[in-house]
Amino acid sequence: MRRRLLRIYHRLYRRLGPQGWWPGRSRFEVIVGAILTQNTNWGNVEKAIRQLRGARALTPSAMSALSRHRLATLIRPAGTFAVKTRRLQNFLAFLRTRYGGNLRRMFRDEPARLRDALLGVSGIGPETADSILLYAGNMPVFVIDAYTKRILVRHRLISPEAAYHEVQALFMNHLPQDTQLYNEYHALLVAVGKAYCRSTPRCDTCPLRWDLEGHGIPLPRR
DNA sequence: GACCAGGCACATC
DNA sequence: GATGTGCATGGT
Repeated sequence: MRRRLLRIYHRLYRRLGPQGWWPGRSRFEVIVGAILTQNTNWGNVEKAIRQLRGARALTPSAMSALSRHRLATLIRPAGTFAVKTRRLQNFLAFLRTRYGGNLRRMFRDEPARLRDALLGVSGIGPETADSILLYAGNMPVFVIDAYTKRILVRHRLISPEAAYHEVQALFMNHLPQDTQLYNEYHALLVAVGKAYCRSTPRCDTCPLRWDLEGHGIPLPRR
């Protein structure tokens, strides 16, 4: 499995090159982006982030000083803005009470402890928590998203019913604990998903060259 | 005008 | 515990 996962990775990397994730100028901006991108096109998130930057609101203290209405107005282009305003403020309150508002202190915490803590924040689920750990905290945690899962299902590496932690374990149990590898691998999977996985069941131009009829690996038995 | 996007919480059964 | 639904904008 390790060889297979690494082969997929190298194939993607050769074809698509380094993805430069996460596109953000600071750790806080990465965290904000991780919350804003929930079920949302990245282009819309960029608009919201630009507005936040224009308002000089891209630090925990500056954002904390904004009224709910003001914050909502700034992030509006990212969609579901009422929900996301609450989620951002939930995170800020969490950062303040648990780590004195200090991101450096937060990331000094153990990855597993921090993950549990983040999952306790309303609005931060597994993918958002892991994105924060990996892309803002440089911690070796593999992020699973809809593209990743879809691609693995197509390759018959997991069953369609596999839970988040099972998909994550597939990567983390078979690959070295390497932050840079996890960073690039997930970004490449999203890139290939966006570019090649629209709606067709097979895609001959895909760098992965999957073939549902051909060389599929049997689904794991449940 | 439908459909989708780098999810998540909550209601209901 | 599984399944369904609201959230809301902007691009295709």
